[in-house]
Amino acid sequence: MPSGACRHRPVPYLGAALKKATKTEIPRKTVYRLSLYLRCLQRLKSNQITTVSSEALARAAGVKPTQLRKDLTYLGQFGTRGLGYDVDQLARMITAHLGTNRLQPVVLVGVGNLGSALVQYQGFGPEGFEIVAAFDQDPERQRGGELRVPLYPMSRLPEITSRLGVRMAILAVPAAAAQEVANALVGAGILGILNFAPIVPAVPEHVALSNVNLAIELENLSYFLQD
Amino acid sequence: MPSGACRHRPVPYLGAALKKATKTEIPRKTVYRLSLYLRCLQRLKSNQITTVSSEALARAAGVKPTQLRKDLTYLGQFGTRGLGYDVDQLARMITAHLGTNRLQPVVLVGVGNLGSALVQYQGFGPEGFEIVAAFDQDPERQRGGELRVPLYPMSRLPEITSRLGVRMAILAVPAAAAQEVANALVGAGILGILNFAPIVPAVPEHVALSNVNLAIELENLSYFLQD
DNA sequence: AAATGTGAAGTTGTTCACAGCT
DNA sequence: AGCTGTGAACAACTTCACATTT
Repeated sequence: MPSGACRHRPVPYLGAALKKATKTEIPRKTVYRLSLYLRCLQRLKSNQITTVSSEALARAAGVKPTQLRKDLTYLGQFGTRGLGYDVDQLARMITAHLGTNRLQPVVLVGVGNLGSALVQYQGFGPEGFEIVAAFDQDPERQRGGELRVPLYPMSRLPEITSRLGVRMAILAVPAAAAQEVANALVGAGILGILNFAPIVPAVPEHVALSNVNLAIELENLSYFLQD
Repeated sequence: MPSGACRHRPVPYLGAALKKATKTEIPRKTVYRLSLYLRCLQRLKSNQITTVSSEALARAAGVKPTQLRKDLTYLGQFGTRGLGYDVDQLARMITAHLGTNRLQPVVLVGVGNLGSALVQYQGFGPEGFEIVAAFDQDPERQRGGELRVPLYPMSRLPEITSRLGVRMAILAVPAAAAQEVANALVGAGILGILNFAPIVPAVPEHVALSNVNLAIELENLSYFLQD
């Protein structure tokens, strides 16, 4: 859900996605949860906890123990029966599979309220991502404080993303501009877009798209309230 | 997910959830997509378009036509074969089922960077939600501009939520405070929490929880980039 | 005893293929 | 002809039950 919500592009069923099927494809949802486990492991590590059971880790991540264990089998076997998992080893194993050792540079487009907050947000620095540049239609517009990163006009998008080797972008523009900006991102060679605009932009097959729509998250939540 | 993230609480399989099974339960994911369709319909309406085919609407929502049609069957039949759907009628039908006619009041806790941006964000006003109050540990802290809504200290949470009949909350505090604040929300009678903190707080069975985790969304996206 | 690992069973979600209106 | 509606087939995902290891 969001993450929410939010959701992914429709994927063809037994898609060409599995191309060569090298390392027994990890299910999509498992990949998502692995990130979650990793985050919990990091907290455990910083609390000097070295060993954890599937039950404890599952509770921290908000999933069931059997699901956690099933998820981990896609990476191999690291647990010690009767004991649990080595926190540090498991964290390294997940990191290796998710491929987030290398720090991924990200650009953000649309420096309004939400965009500014996202730039300021320290949440993903430690997780291997860094917003390295921001773009806006009107870079001169007055904003609250100092931005952490250089702010450029849209026209410089292709030049700068290619120079910095950026492959992912955060889209935080109003609905009316979203499709146009998405096109510009694709044109600049961006391969993954995290979209906060309240419409779903159309993008070509080869571009990954995740949508986070706050209104939909709330609406969805309200549906599941029990009266 | 939500894109966020984000995601939902683990639900027991053939759960007590279906209690009385009154109106042939709508699948969870369908509920989510209905919100999406609704948004697209509203755009069509504001463009004076009165009729739409499943194919066109599906493309706008980023899903496949068959899925859209299947989703709509849970609400009944409104299409005209050979023609398509009446935009206005379909929008009203979805709204009726999602139950977002009534304007839902929402509170926000944690008025930092992200929290301020969310309060300012106009995105969900038109969709039937309204942030009616904000809470923060330190309400005196200096913030960029004027907030749109009254800002209270945490201690007044129970009083104000019960007075305004608030059932949903947005949680935008740092990880370290998230569990404690979640407890306070539950104690104040909140039934649905949209969580932006980078940990998953534990909440009792009867409280609905949606998580939006920006770092996880990015990580997930990066996994699905093709190299 | 305490925990992991996993095949099999069960559940949910998606797509197909085509029947049925207009 | 064109488009919706839907049972049935298919695929993905989750949980169970229990064998297995420490």
